[in-house]
Amino acid sequence: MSAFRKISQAALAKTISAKKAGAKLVAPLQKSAPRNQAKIAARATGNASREGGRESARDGAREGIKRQVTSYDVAMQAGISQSAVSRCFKPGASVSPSMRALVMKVARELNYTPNAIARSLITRRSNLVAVLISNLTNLYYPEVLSELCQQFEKRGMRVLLFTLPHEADVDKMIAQVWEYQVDGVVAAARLSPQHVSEFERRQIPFVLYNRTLQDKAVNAVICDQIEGARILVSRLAAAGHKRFAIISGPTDSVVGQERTKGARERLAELGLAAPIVVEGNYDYHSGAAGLRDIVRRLGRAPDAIICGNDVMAIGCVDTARHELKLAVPEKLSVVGFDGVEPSRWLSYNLTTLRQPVQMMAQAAAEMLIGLIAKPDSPPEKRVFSAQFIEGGTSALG
Amino acid sequence: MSAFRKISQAALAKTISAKKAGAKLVAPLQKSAPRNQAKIAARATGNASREGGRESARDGAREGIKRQVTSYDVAMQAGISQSAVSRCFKPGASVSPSMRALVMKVARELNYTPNAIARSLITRRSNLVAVLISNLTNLYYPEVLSELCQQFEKRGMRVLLFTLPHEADVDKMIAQVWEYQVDGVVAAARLSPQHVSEFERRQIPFVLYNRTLQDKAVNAVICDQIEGARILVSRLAAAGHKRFAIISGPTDSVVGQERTKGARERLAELGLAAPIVVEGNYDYHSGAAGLRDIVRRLGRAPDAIICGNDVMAIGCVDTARHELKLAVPEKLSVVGFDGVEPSRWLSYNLTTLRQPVQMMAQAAAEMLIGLIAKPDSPPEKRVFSAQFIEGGTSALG
DNA sequence: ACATTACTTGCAATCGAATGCATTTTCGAA
DNA sequence: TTCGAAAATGCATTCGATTGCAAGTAATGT
Repeated sequence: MSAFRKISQAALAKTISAKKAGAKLVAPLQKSAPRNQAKIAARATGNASREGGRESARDGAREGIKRQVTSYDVAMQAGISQSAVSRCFKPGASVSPSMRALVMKVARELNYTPNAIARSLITRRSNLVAVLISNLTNLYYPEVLSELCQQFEKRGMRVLLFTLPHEADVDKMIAQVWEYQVDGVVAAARLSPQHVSEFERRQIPFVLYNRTLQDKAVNAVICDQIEGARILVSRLAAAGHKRFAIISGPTDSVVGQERTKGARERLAELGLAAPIVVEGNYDYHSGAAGLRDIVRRLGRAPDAIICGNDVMAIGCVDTARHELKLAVPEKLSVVGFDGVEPSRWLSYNLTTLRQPVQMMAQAAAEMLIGLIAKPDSPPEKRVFSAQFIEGGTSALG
Repeated sequence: MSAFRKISQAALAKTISAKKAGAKLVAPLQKSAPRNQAKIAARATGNASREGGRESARDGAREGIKRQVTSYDVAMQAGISQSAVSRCFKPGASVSPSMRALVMKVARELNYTPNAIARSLITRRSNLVAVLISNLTNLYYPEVLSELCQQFEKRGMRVLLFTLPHEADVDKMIAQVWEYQVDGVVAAARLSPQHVSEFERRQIPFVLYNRTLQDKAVNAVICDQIEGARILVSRLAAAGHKRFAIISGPTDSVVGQERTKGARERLAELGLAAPIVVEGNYDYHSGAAGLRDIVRRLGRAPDAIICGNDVMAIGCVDTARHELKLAVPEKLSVVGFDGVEPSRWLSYNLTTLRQPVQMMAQAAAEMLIGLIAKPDSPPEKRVFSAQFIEGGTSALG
C-alpha cells in the first residue's frame, strides 16, 4: 500500500507543479488524498501506467479482453478517490476548482471518457430515445429523421434508430426498444394499438408522429390532413374542376386514409360526384399505375387527381405527360401532399400541401423531452396546418 | 425467510400445475430451489407481487423513481436463482427445458425484459454501432442508412445515429460515440484524420463508407469514382462531345474530388480541352447556378456537363430546359453520379453512374461485424464499380 | 481564540445481469 | 444397485459510475 501511496503522491506533486499552482492549492489536495489506495489500485486497470501519447497496436488487446480506462484509473493516477472523479464530470456537483482542474488534466492524459452505460445503469436514465420509422426510402421521412436527430442531439439525447421494414416482426423489433431502456420513443411508423398499450404499461413516454389512435388519448404531433384535403378540393372545385379521382395511400396508412376522407367529404358537401379511388403505396410507380387505372376505368381522364403524397403525384404527372400525352395542367390537374423537395423541382412544380416538417419534428422532440421530465402530464396533441402551395400542376384559374 | 420460502414454493406449485407438467418436472425444480430467498427478496423490486394483466396508471410511479422488473423479481416469483433466469435468456446456456419453460412463463407474467444496459456493462459488448452521417437531406444517404440499419438489425445490433450537421463541433459529437461504448462505427461523413486516429487509439472497429485516407490503411467500402468518371467521359467523347464542363462537389468531399479528377484525367488522355469547372454543393440549386455560371463564362453552352451528383444534374437539366431553353440532350448532354431514385423518373431519365448502395451497405455491415469479432484483422478495402446507366440526358449516338 | 456554518471529499452501497466455480442432480453403464 | 460422467443449478463476484451520508477542512462570525 505504501508503494501505491508513494507513486500517487509523486504523480500528484508532478501534476500540480506542472500547472504552477500555489502552495494553497497543494495543501488541501494532499491532505484529502484517499486512504484506500489499495482498493483503488485493485480496481484500476493498469492502463493508467502507460504513457499518454504512446500508441502501440497490440498492448490493449492483451488478455483477450479490452479494458478501457475507468474513473478508478484516473483516481489512482491523480491520487484521489473515484467519487471525486465522477463528480468532476457532473455539471452541478460540489467540487473545488482545483480538484476539477486536476482531474480533467489527468483524464485527458489517460484518455478517460465516462462510461455512459454504467451511468445509465445507476441513474436509470439512458439518455437514449428510440425513433421508429417505417420506411426511410420514403423521401418524406429522412427529413423528419434528420430534424428529430438534430433536435435530440441539441438536447443531449442520443437517437437509437429502428426501421420497421416489411412490417414484419415488429414485435421482435419493439422488444429491443424495451431492452435498451430508452427514456422515450418517437414513433413515425405503423404501430398497432397493442404496441401503444405496451408503451403505456411500461410507462415509457412516447410521442406519435403523424398518427393518432381512435379510442385513446395519446401524445401526438400531427398535421391536419382532413383540413388540407378539403382545401385542395375547394380550390380545385372553385377553379371549375368537376370530375375527381384519388390515388390514395395504402389502407393501413392513417394519414392516407384521412387525406382521402377529407377529400371525399368536401366533394360531397360541394355536391360533386363521388370520386373514383384507386389505392397506391406511396411510390412513384404506384402513382403511374394509379393514373393508368383511372383512365382505363373512366374511359378518359378526370379533371383532377388528388394523390396521397407527392411522389405518387410526380409519378402521375410523368405518366400523364410522357406516356399518355395528357397535358398537365391543361387537360388534367394533379395535386399531392407533403411538399417534399423534389416537388419544387422545375419539371414538376407540384401543387401540394406542405407539411411543416421542421416545426413538427421540433414539437415532437420538445414534447418528448417534456414528458420525460414530467411523465404524468396529461396527453396532448399538437396539430399543425399544412401550407397550400400553388404550383403549376393544377389549373387554378 | 421461511415466509418467503413459503410464498415462492406456492407460486412454483401453482405455476407448474398450471402448465400440467408431470411429476418428473416438479421434482427437480423443487429440489434445486435456491436457499437464499432472503437475499433475492431484498433485491427484488416488489413489482413481482402485482398481478399480471392488471394495469394501473399510477402504481409504478410511486417513490418518484420507476423501478423496472428485474431478473430478481422473476427469480423470486419462480422460486429459483437469479442466475438461472439470466441463463434462460442466453441462447447457448446450460438450462433444462423445464427450467426455461418456467422462467419464460413467469417472465411473461411479470413483463420482464432483460436490461441491455446492465448486460452491456458486464459483457463489455453494447451491441450498438454508431452510424455517422453528414447530411441526411442528401437523398443519397437515406438509402445508405436504411440499408445499413436493416443489415445491422438483422445481425442483432442496434444503430445509434449521429448526424453531423454544419460540420460544427464534430468533436463533441464524437465524444458521445465513446461514451456509449459502441462496438463499432460506420462513418459516412467528413472526418478528419485526427478523428480516425482516435478510433484507432481506442481500438474501436470502424469502417469508412465511401471515403478513405491518403496515408493510412483503413477499413473502407468504396465505389471507384475515378473509374466511373472515366467511363462517363469516354462514352461522351466517343459520341462526339468535345467541350466539357464540370459542376463539381464541394472541395471537402473526397468523392467529389475523385469524380472531378477522373474526368479531367480521361479528358487529357483523349486530347480534349481541359474542362471548365465550377464548384457546387450537391444540391439542386447549385446545379442550376453551376449551369448558369458555365454558360456565362463560356458565352455559350458546352457539349456536355458532368455533375458531381444526380441532384445537381437534375438541377442542371431543369435549368437548361425551362430557364435557358437549351434542349437536353440535343444541345447539351448532362450526366450525374449516384443513381438515386429520382434520376429514374421519366422527366429526367438521367444518364448516370449508379452506385450499388445495397451491396455497399451490406459489405460495410459485414465488414464491421467481422472486425468486431476479430479486431486484429488487417485493414481491407472493398471497392465496387459503379454501373453505367444510359439515360436520356446525353446524346450517346 | 472558538464556535458555527458552508464546502469538499471519501466511503460504501447501489444499479441489473453475466459467469467461473462449486455443488447438486440426472442418467447411463456396469 | 452403484458409480461416474455429464448436465443443471446456485453462489458470489464483477462491470463502472452515481450518490447519500459522514467526516474532514475552510471560511465566517462573535
